Amino acid sequence: MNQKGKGNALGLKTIENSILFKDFDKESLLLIASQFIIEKWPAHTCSSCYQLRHKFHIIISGRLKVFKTDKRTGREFTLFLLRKNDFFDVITLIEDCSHKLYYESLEDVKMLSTPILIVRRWLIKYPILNQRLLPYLGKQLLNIEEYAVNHTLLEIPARLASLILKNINQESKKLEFINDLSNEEIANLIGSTRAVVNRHFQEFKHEGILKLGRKNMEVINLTLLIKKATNQ
Amino acid sequence: MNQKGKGNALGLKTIENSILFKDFDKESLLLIASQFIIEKWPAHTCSSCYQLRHKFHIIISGRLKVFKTDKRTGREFTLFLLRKNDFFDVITLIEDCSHKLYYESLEDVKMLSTPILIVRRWLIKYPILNQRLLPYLGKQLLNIEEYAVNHTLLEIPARLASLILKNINQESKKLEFINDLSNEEIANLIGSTRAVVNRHFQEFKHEGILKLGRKNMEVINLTLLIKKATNQ
DNA sequence: ATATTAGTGATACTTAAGTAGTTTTACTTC
DNA sequence: GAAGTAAAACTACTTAAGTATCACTAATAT
Repeated sequence: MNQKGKGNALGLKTIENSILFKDFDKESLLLIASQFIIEKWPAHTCSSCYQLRHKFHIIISGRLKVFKTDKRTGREFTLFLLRKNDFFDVITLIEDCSHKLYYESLEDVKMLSTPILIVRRWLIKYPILNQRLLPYLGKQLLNIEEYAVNHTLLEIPARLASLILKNINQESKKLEFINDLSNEEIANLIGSTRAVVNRHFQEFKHEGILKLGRKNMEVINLTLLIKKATNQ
Repeated sequence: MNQKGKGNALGLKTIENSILFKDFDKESLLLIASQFIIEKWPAHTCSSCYQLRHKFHIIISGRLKVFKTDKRTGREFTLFLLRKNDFFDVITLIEDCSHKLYYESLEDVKMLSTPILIVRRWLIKYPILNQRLLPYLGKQLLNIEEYAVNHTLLEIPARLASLILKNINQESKKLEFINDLSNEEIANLIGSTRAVVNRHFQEFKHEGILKLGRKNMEVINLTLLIKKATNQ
């Protein structure tokens, strides 16, 4: 699962592009990159936060689901879908807290990893890192906040429509990033169940809003979709 | 509503005790305190984020509700209940984002306030402030995250029980901070409605878990309450 | 070519939450 | 002490979400 040495070119490129280390001088970048190793998770690798507690990761490629589960009902709830250039877990970096999360790769995922302790040392050595972390954490906060609000004030069709809208590429107007997920994974993203999500997808289809395929979705009528998201 | 000058002793004390400025040297503390003015909000003062966009506040006393509303249904959703030493809004401090929130004082609230621009300058002048903000933001993230997860995986009785448990003083074992809220405000805290909350409160009462009064609650059976919170 | 599996589509049923409305209680004010 | 008011308690009803189950189909493996 782990790899060292030859991945350094890729590692350096990722470090350079990370919002954390952007604009660092070449020397520091090389030093930082040398402390990371490349980790490869095959599709559907699952890991708990306990196993990862002492490690910090930056994703190079592939999607990583961050989720919680309810043992009693077996239901799953996806908090974040991490992608290229995202890092985790920031919370454990800041303080030792119990953050009972699970991680699962949706496809083959490549990432950089280094011990948390090393990153903590960098936070002292390079104070600007604290400043760089703030907007990232702020965005996460807004994301979760939006989720909580939607969940409280909107019904499933509106939440479903909002999720789709959020993943439409501004230029191409095409749905991406979540368009190839199963109904089950979509349900986890909005905090519902597969059957319910499918029920509303059928409705969307009959209303001419979506075109549905196997692990594939396309938006046909954007105007109607926006109406759905805002309850007409 | 605003006051200057004579509040400086109180202001300085608040600044000293804030996790932001703790351990700053006397001179800096005085300088910082001098930039704040004391603001008093009578009970039930309501304010939108637009009015407060350019100001940063530290609460001295009283509770302040931070909430969102759904114009369509009129339902309200409380994100945070701020108290002494809390500050707001941190997000607008970090970046200019649309954070459509409302604020309402539950009782008379006293707070310090200063323009956001001044705090932004401090963030540059005192880099340690960035480091101090991180754990605060992290805690907020965990709070909202817990809310979102509870909302997805738990039913109302369990959410209600969790809310109560969270506000039991570890030493005195007494319910505090939310014990004097109306059913309506409790409902806003767990993302439900007054009638539903009351229904479950009656159940709790009949099961001997709670003693209910007018704007007053007491926990009678803690063991049963914990069972409720975890679905037996 | 056949078996297996994962994902989707569809039906019927249960239930908790939301909604509306009324009654009762307790506190406040005059 | 009476009147007025706001919170709480209660009742009846509606509905969306969850659950269970089965049938169907495309993709993959044997």
